[in-house]
Amino acid sequence: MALRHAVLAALLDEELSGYQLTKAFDLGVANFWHAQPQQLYAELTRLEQDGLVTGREVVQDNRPNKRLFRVTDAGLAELEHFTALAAKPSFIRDDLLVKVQAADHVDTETLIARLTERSAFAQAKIDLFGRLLHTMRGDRTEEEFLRHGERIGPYLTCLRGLAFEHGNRDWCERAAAVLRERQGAHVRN
Amino acid sequence: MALRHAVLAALLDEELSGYQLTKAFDLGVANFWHAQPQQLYAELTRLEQDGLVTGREVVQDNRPNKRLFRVTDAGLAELEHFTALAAKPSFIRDDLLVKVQAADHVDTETLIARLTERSAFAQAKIDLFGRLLHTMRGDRTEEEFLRHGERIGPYLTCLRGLAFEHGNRDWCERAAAVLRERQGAHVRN
DNA sequence: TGTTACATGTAAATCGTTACATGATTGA
DNA sequence: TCAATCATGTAACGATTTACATGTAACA
Repeated sequence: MALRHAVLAALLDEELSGYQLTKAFDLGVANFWHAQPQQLYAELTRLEQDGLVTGREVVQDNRPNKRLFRVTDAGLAELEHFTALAAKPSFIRDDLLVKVQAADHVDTETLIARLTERSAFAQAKIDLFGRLLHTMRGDRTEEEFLRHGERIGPYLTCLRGLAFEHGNRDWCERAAAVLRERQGAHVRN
Repeated sequence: MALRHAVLAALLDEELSGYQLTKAFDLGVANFWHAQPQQLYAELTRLEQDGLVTGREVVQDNRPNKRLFRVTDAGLAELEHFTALAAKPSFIRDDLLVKVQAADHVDTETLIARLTERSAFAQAKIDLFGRLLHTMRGDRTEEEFLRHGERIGPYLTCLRGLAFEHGNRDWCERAAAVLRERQGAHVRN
């Protein structure tokens, strides 16, 4: 049950509503956890029942009212406890890799199309993460920020997300290139 | 429902029993999908019911009898169809990243311990994947193998797994180094 | 004699995705 | 007026994990 800890970790920096959390989980938080809005609303309810977060109603004029949540001391203690446990290894589960595993048995054109799509997706995330990192460190260099910054957790996780997407993009390009070359060679023979 | 396609892809090269599949999903196949033995046995049963694989009983003297499965033509067509669909983006869901996200709020020593554990785990997989790749390409160079090898799908997915674990190891080392340096600076102040 | 590997499952619980549902406001 | 954004859910289904269950044979 790590979704609850992901939510707690995401709420450490600021009070957020369920809706804002879903936005966060679409952007930066997606570097370390991914979840649907429905999961987040449900988890917030449970976390509040368990006293790990507290919500306060914020009345708004123009927009629907919302509830902002922040982590309680009990929530912080729960995170501390969670950190002390051995982390489970993180496994890859990727549709695209399944398709590439079958590369020699399925249509090459189709596979190259999938790789190209994924590569573009990865590039978009690379750009996004680059901007996020820049926002976090301001005009400091990365070294300087990591040495003396006040809040480096989100920066470090974003670095992992960036490296992951670099890995995705580079691998997609390489695999597509290999398939294209083999296709060419086959046609010429 | 991509587990079924992962199983089909894993069975492309050789007839395997459920037990052998669980071993494969512990090793190479874990580069593109991860699953528990219970899932695999259940999925094999469903796949056979749906006619996508066929099993044959192999009577053994010393060991319990086993059933070896291979992909049928219908199974191959299903894989082809699956490949034509847009691949879902693959998201990270990682305990360890949740812990690092909370870095500035939890105990640093503990976090460094988790990062060190993960780094060692990643290194072990790097070694394993290096050996697997070498086995697949034999005495050919990688370039040569990828150009003319007869079965490159598993090689390409293993390359992705290798890059992923390199990313894991390098990031863990970096994050641990950053935390250690900040800890040292704090103690001296 | 005890542990590991071989071999295959069932059942319960938890987690995650997809579909459905509602309603206001802002901006094009 | 139509789409997008804000705001929050319920219900059904599918996927995954964990616990329980069984038995033989090889090896140290």
